[in-house]
Amino acid sequence: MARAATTLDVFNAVAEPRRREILDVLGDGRERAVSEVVEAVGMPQPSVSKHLAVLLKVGVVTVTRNGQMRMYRLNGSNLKPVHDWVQTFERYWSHQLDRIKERAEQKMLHRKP
Amino acid sequence: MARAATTLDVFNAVAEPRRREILDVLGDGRERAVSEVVEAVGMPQPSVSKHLAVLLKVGVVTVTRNGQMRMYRLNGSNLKPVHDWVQTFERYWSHQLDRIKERAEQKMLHRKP
DNA sequence: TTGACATATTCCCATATAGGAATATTATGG
DNA sequence: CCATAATATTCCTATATGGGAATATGTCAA
Repeated sequence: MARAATTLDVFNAVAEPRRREILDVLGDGRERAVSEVVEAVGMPQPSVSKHLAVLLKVGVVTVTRNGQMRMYRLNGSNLKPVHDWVQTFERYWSHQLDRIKERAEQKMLHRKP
Repeated sequence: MARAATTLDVFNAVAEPRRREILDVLGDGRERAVSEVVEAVGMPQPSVSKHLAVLLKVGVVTVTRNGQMRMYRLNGSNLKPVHDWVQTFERYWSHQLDRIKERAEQKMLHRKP
């Protein structure tokens, strides 16, 4: 089988650096016309439209028509699965923060039921 | 151009569900032989070896030889870039947690310098 | 050395891009 | 209705898979 489609889930969608760049532009939560995104990221308009289409399919952005413009807005909550998954490994880089919590987890793991 | 290589960066590497599954198995930080991973995820051995090779290339796991076995261990800190990026959007799903922090950020954004 | 076990690698193939260029679609103003 | 602006879509191509099967490599034990 070939590689999975980028429109399959959020993980694949945000694996593209350009799409993360677009999401960063929309990161403030304000809606933007495609032309504004094009201006911000410096990519060809068709590319931006295609990337936005992918992001739309996985639900990370929403669209609204406004005249001849289409306003895209970040739907950040759909990035939560990525956050939740990677959060599982947080103890590997935040050693100084939550020692207590980690030790509690270790205690649970090593417990004999 | 074609799609970027999965070995290019961590984002691409973890876009594969099977590889995330493998990382989940290694999530407790203990080293495992390939055969143990195979046993845990129920995938063919060659597939596991290939996926581990990808994870190794992007530095998310490390290997140690132990006799005829190769012990793989999670190197979780290399997942931090993913965490850091997605963390940017945290306010979109943790509305109930850090209202104060968010309001402070909004205040900074709307400030006239 | 030989056999058995643990892993990695190679081959082959169907598939899904992502980029560039050109074009189609849709809406607005006059 | 027509020209223009804003977006989306289509075509084409080079490329990188990921899975399955088969095989190679490496290591230990007797």
